[in-house]
Amino acid sequence: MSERADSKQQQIDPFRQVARATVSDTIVTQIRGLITNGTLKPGDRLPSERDLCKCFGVGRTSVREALKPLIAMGLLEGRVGSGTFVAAEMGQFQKPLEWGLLGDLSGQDDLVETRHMLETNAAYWAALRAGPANLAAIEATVLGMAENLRQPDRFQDFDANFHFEIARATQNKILFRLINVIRGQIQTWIGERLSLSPDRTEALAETSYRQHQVIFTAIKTGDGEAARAAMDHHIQTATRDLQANR
Amino acid sequence: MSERADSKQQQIDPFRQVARATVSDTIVTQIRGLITNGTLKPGDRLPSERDLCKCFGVGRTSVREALKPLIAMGLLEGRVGSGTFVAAEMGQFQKPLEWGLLGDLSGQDDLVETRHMLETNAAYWAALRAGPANLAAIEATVLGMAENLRQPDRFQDFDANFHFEIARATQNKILFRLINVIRGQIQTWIGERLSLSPDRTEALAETSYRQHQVIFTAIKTGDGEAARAAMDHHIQTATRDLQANR
DNA sequence: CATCTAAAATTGGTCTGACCAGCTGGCCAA
DNA sequence: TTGGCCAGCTGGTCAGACCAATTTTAGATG
Repeated sequence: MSERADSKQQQIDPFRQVARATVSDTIVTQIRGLITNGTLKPGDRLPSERDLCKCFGVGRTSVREALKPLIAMGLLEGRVGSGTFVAAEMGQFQKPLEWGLLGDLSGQDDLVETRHMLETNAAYWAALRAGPANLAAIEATVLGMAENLRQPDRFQDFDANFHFEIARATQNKILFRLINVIRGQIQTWIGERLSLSPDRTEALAETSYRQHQVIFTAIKTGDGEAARAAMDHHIQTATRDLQANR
Repeated sequence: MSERADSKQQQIDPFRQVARATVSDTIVTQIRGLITNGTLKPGDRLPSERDLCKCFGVGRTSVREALKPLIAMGLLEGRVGSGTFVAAEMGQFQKPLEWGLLGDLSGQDDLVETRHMLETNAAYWAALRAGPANLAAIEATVLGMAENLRQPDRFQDFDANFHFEIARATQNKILFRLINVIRGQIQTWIGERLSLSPDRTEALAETSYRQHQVIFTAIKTGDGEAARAAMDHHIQTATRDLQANR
């Protein structure tokens, strides 16, 4: 920590050290700002690198070195021959979060445990804060599940959206993002497991649907603790089912 | 969501789409591997960019474009005239996590709420899983606090380490990283508040210290629920004190 | 010989210009 | 209308050069 302090130890004297922001970092900040403040919306195409050079008045190297991290962060997406595009909002920061949270991680025990913690709390907060729009969105996913009990793929989509909408209903952006990234990671795993035993899938869907209903009711009622308990039960069941398959 | 499905809609047919790995991405993966598998340890210096070019047999552009994201992720640190170094472990992925979790976020309500959730659960798991080494580390921070009740700076260091060690004791890497990044973000805020009213600081330290003791005792006893409750109380108190200052 | 200083070598950051491979869109022939 | 072709654009890569900060070396100084 000392060397860290040293590097931060800038001149406080009248002759303050100029914050030597590198050119590319400056551009990163600018573009990132344009994205977060909505000037650039998901799907939008950025000017070509060569045009950006003229805009910013810098070399192409700097532009490219600015785009690279943004691409790595999942904010942008480069397509050869076509251009650079703003990534879908859902994917933004997904990659760095995955890197940061999962990085080298091998097992999914931590993942399951963290998910459990996040989702139960999310259910709690959603029950306390969900607005009419949130409730409608959640209910829609529940209905969607009911109509697709025999179509695992579609059912799973609605299942995922159910948790997605609950996370959104918490009105807590951090929680929202966390749940999404962790769920995204678990999703692939779920897909694998389910495809292994398609016969059991229907029974699982039945159970899952009923549990989702309970959760939704609790949230609609505004009963935080009930929602938390219902979600707890649901996640535990789901996890057990999945782990039983391995 | 539809456009997302479209973009993902890759050929499942026998004519699967080739994953065109770019040169720089390959290098990113390699270097990242060297870091995570321990070949490159924090503080280590990488070969100069020009040397890496020869090693990988690619142009300097590619090397630099590979290093850029790693630097942005906080895995590496570039120092002009000196070289590129592997960042301290604590800082790794810190930046992308901050970006991803906090990004544009303005207020800290979400932050406080998320922290509360994470820390209470961390206390719970720590109580169930802390090994002798963990307990010793936690106890050391408690003792450190006791000896520095009048030195806010040092006290705060031990305070931070207390929570740090608890997070580590959960044995859950994801939880560990999450707590660190969120705490790091809150830390600056804590610093500001405390410096505003140095007079009250001592009284706060007194209270804080006692609460930490209670938490530690619960963890040592292995009483998860007690640890959770104690942490809950502590965080709520601390948050209230801080918010009262604004 | 120890010490301070100035030059030389090294390093990351930036610029330029060039080439490649993939995509786009329009044109033309079948 | 269909299919193929070609020109032009785009991101990806490379090479060589220069800059500014830093480290190292060599020299001058005491």
